Amino acid sequence: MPKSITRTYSRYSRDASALLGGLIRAARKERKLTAQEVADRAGISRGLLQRIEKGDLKCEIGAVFEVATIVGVKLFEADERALSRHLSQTKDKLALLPKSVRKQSKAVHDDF
Amino acid sequence: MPKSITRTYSRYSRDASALLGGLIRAARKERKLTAQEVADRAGISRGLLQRIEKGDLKCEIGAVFEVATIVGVKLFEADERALSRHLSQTKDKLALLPKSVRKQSKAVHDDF
DNA sequence: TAGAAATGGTTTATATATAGACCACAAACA
DNA sequence: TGTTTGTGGTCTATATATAAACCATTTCTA
Repeated sequence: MPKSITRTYSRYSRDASALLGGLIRAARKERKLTAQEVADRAGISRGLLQRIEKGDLKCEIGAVFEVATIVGVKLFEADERALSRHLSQTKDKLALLPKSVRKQSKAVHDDF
Repeated sequence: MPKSITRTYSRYSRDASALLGGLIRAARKERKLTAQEVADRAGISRGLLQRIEKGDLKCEIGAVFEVATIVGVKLFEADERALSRHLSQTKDKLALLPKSVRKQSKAVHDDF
C-alpha cells in the first residue's frame, strides 16, 4: 500500500517537463489544432492534455509521448528510423554490459 | 469516471520509451548502482524502477525524469543551463504565439 | 458588435499505478 | 563449494490520476 506519496522532484526534472510541455503546446498552436482535437486523437481527456502542456510531472509518460508524437515534437531530437537504430544499439550495449565473460553454465540453449 | 482505458500507443512512443528505459538501465549499470539504491534516491519502489527501465508507458513522467537525472541520462541531450535557456526561449515563443497584437483591455495592472 | 468556439478551472466517481511484502532464481564473491 | 547480494516476478491494499460533466473567461469569427 502506497503511503502518502509526496514526491520531490529535482529542478532539472521540473525544467525538462516544463520544456517538453511548452514545446508541445507551441507545436499544437503552430499546427492550428484545438486542445480537444489533439486530446481526441491521443485518446485522452482535454484536462489531461492541459496538464501535459503545463509540464505536470504526474502524468503517465505514454500519454505525454503520444501527444508529442501527434503534434510533431520529436523525442530525442531524432526521427523514427534513427530512433530504432539507436534502440538496437542500446540493446546491444545492454547485452554487453552485464559483462564478465559470461560463463556459459547453462550451456548452449540460448538461441541467438 | 474513467472508462475501461486501454490506451493505444504509436510505435514511435513505444520505441522512445523503450530507448529511454534502456539508456537509464545502461547508465545505472555503468555507474555500478543497484536498482535499490537508485530507487531509494528517487523515492520510488524498486518495482517501479524495473518498469521504467523496461520502458513501460504507464509510469508517471516525473518518476522517469527523476531516475534519468539520477543516473545521469540527460533529457533533450542538453545540460541544465542549456535547458533553462531553451525553457525561457520557449516561454518567449509561447508569449508570442497567442498572437494578434494582444489588446491591453485590462490595461496596466500586469507587473512584469 | 454579438455569438460561437476554445480555453482554464473546478468537482466527483472510478480505474489503476504504486508501495510493500513476498518468492525464486541468478550473480558475485568468499 | 556455500553465502550473500541483486534481480525479476508475483500479489494485495490504497493513494491517486484520470474521464467526464460542469462553469467562467477569453479568444476567434461573422
